[in-house]
Amino acid sequence: MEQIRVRFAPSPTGYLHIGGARTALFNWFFARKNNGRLILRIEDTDIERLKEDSIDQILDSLKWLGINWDEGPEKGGHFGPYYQSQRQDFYKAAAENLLQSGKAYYCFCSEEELEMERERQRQEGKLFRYNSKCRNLSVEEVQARLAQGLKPVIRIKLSDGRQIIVKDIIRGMVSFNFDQFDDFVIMKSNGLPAYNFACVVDDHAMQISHVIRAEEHLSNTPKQQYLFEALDYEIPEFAHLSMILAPDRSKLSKRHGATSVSEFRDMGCLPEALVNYLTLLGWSPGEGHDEIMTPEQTIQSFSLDRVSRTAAVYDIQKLIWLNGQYITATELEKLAVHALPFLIQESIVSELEAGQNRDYILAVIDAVRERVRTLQELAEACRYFFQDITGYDEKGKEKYFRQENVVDLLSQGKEYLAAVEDFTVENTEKAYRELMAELNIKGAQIIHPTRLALTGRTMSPGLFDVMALLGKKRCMERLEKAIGFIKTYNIENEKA
RNA sequence: GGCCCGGUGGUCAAGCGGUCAAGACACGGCCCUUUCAAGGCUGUAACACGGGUUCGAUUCCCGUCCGGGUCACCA
Repeated sequence: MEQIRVRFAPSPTGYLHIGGARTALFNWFFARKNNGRLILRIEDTDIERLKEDSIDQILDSLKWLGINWDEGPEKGGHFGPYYQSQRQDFYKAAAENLLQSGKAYYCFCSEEELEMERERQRQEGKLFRYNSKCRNLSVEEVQARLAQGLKPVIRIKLSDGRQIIVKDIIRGMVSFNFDQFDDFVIMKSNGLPAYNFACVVDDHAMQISHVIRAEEHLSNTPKQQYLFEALDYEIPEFAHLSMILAPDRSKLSKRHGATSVSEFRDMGCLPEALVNYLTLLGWSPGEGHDEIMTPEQTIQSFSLDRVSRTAAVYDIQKLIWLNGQYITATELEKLAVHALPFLIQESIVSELEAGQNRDYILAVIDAVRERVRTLQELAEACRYFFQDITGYDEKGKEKYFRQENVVDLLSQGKEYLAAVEDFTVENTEKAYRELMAELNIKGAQIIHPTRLALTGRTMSPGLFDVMALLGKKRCMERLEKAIGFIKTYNIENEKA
């Protein structure tokens, strides 16, 4: 096999799922690692289940994750079209070929007939298998029914008692016995190909060397392999990735919270973090390697034989932790690009401000980033740098605003700060330290109430970073406001 | 139910006949500290079960149990 060619073949019936994303990722890693090509093919042969903007959504998610394909939608390529709905000629030709050589046949059985047969077999306690009734229709009979306008399906003729051995890179040799299969449909009565058939025809036409896909397809593989043989195509290598399961080990679904790439994005995940997390779910860099990896690093060390065979339960906690790591480590400008939409959406900054007040925004983000784990949290942590404080943390009030001399403390703090000309981190800290020495108190005694006064919260970046960022004017105002608040607050408390 | 794949701490996951059975997340403790994070140190916690094979099995084989997948004119 000269050139490595892999494909990711989503069906546009919804958004991109994390399972699908991981499959796409592994294909991409494998292609890049081996100087191969990643083909994106859209499997849109089920007209009933198509969803309008699903393709765009999937493409967006893929792009957001940083996965770039070499051939496919928006890219083109020599093996197109890349939408199965536009590849009718390929399927027709292949089906015709099978019909000619007697390996496939027209079947006119109606849904109703099939249903009756299914019921009959069920009565006998058997599993339904098509009875191959139309296998031996004569040419005349076929012509006659076609002439009547009947729309047949085309079925592949399966040879009995055969055994097929699928060679899987991840699972080894897997053998299947054919008596469990029946003459399955390769062309539907609406003229469109059935999945297994379209897949084989396209994988061959697109010269796919390795089929890397989810484990749910393993049971389909013998059928496909049979078709490859019937069509006299070379059989590609297979690698079936284990599934990603929900925390209760059941199949992942909406009721398990976020499952689509776009949901993780909206939650405030950084694409690199999601990619890193998904990579670790089913693949490991091996002993002694850091788990935090850029896609480039993963590509360098990626190989299919380190892919796990065990189904993985996804654990959002680790993703969130990883995300926090990325938020602190990502280059500031780049982080801001991802964070800005959250600030805007939360009405913390306006779009206009986002453009004009860039340096300040960057400085604020830099100050809060270390203690947040999602971009949503980051936006929330930025709020009081842009908006007035509307209230004070409940527990904080009890703890810090009820100290007996707190009004005095804050007033003096305010005075000392008032004397600071250049309102920097160093100078504000110096002023406060002097006051502490003067009063002979511990830092915490004045720092906590000040923090609450300035931010409304009990947690924030270092207090003097907050001061410098807020600026003298706002610090003065907030301190004043807090002093006023505390007075009435304590009076009320005494009454109570 | 038939067939297929799988089963190492709560989760991810090293391991590939001989290890005190790594590491990460989560959890507990301690340190640091101006809160919260981060960071450092540290602790609790695992080879599903039963038979073999072997001097020796987490590792190889068989069975049981459990989980998942698949059995469509869905992909």
